[in-house]
Amino acid sequence: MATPRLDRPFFALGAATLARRLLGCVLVRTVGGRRRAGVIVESEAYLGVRDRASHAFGGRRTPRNESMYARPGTLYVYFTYGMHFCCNVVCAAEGDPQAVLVRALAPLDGVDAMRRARGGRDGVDLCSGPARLCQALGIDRALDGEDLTRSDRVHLEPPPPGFLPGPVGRSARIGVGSAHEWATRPLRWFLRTNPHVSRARP
DNA sequence: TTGCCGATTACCT
DNA sequence: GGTAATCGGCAAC
Repeated sequence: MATPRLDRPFFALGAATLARRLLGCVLVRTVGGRRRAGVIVESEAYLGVRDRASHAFGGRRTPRNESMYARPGTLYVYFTYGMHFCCNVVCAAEGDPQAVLVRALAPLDGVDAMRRARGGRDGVDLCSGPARLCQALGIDRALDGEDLTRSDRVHLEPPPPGFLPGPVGRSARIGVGSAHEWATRPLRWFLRTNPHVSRARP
């Protein structure tokens, strides 16, 4: 029986809708035949050309953010602060650069490998933050542009059977700066009772 | 070509 | 709570 995975139509949604629907889904990275996976417990929507906080604001298109313009279901990985990677799920329609930032995971499979990748850190320090989860899963520039619906290196799966998400919280996005109205819009979603969410609920 | 600062994290006081 | 680490994109000179 084939591994279930989220397919193209699932990703052909606006970023706000997809950000909410990705909560509880499982991000899976396969490294050397071994599976590392975690349940998405926190996400943020970036609405594309009209969103001042988006890398694609105003239609900006460069080699860095080219993946945002690809088909829905593409992985967009960017490098920031000179040392960190963050990963996004591209959505909406091809050419409309909307994406969902994956901000935190509850570790599920391959925890030992994640611990090693994170320099021995464990528990809530393993995957609670966009750069932390990329380090734990081994996601970097080499996976930018990967097709999540076909890749044998990274994909997404529906929530595990029996998974109980609990109440969903919403807030402003984190780290986007406060100079404009887009900074205060509630485009972050998280599972309220999950300890792996990246910071205290505002 | 220079300079500023970022969708962050870890470590210090 | 404050800030250094460390690179690349982009606006301004």
